[in-house]
Amino acid sequence: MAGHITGESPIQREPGIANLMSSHKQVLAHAEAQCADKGTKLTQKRKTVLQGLLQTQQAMSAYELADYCRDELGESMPPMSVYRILEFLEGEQLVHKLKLANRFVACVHITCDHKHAVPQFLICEQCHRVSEVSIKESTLRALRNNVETAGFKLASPQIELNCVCDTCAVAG
Amino acid sequence: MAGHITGESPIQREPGIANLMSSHKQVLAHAEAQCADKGTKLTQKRKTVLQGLLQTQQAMSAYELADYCRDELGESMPPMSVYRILEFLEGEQLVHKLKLANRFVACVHITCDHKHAVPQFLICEQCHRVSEVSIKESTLRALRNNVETAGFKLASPQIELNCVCDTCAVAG
DNA sequence: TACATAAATGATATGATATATCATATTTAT
DNA sequence: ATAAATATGATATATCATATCATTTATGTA
Ligand SMILES: [Zn+2]
Ligand SMILES: [Zn+2]
Ligand SMILES: [Zn+2]
Ligand SMILES: [Zn+2]
Repeated sequence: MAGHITGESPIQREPGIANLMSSHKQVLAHAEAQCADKGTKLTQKRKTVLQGLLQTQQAMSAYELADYCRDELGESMPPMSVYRILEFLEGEQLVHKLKLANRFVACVHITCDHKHAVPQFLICEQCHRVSEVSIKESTLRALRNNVETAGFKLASPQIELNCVCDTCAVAG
Repeated sequence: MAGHITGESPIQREPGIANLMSSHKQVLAHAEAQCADKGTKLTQKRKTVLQGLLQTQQAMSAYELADYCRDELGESMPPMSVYRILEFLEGEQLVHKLKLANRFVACVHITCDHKHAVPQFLICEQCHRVSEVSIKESTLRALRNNVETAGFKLASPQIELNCVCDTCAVAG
């Protein structure tokens, strides 16, 4: 197998690649500082994995990320290490796991100061582009109501929605 | 391995087991008639798989269902057949696939006449009990708004929420 | 520095969910 | 009776994930 990334979900590179790169540097620096504050360490490997997610701008599987880090970022990266590292990054809220897609994305709020709100993820079924938005309080409350009426409690208020992004909608 | 069903998610049997069985018969009959109307066939195997989902009252993986059909319903059932049959049953809206849990449930509306509404699934992380409820139009509209503002379109308005059921909440 | 300890990473095995493909059996139509 | 379509069986393989033990690297203390 040539790689885990198929023709159907190409890794997108936006035009202003140089700008993106430097913006990623800032995000990584912020993430590193954030870890230092908490007494954890954003090691080289961890930084590379996060960088992979930032650069691809897509929801990536652990195996896809392993390939990407090796092939594009020149850092040997066994899949099992990627899983461990993603677990760490999730704990630091630098990365989110999308259960609907069995994939991972970089948090869009890394450089923000505000507390992380309840995230809502819009996942393009076709290209795995992801938009991380915040649920309106009123909407969340309505959902919570539904849930408790049915005799359940929300375990994780993270909501993930199967979508098609506008680009893919136009193309397909 | 002894089976796919672990101690943590035992198959629940409610007290009025005889009543449930007869009610399942009715559901199966209704499902069969519904298929006949559409020119499809609810074969013996398909009926058995659906029966398994009705009896266990839980979200089941294809492999768990294969075991259950063989061990409890006396119908040899290779996992690959289960996948095919589940795909058929999904198409008939007799079964829903929960992507969040990688499991399948029987639709609760099989005996209803009304058109199937947008389903919302509350999934107990601990015991896999599932409640299929309907989203309020206003809530759905609010979500849709969020989605389209972000440049996405809802591909499937099915919403699945990670929950804990009251029984497990009390126990745990 | 030298050593002990803890943290991070590497490597291997295995489990769990899912798809693809071809063979066989059953049903339906002619 | 035969052909075609449908349903099922069987095998291989892809994909996502966890468990475990070995090795390396970083950190703290004598
Ligand atoms: Zn985030
Ligand atoms: Zn897309
Ligand atoms: Zn339903
Ligand atoms: Zn429960």
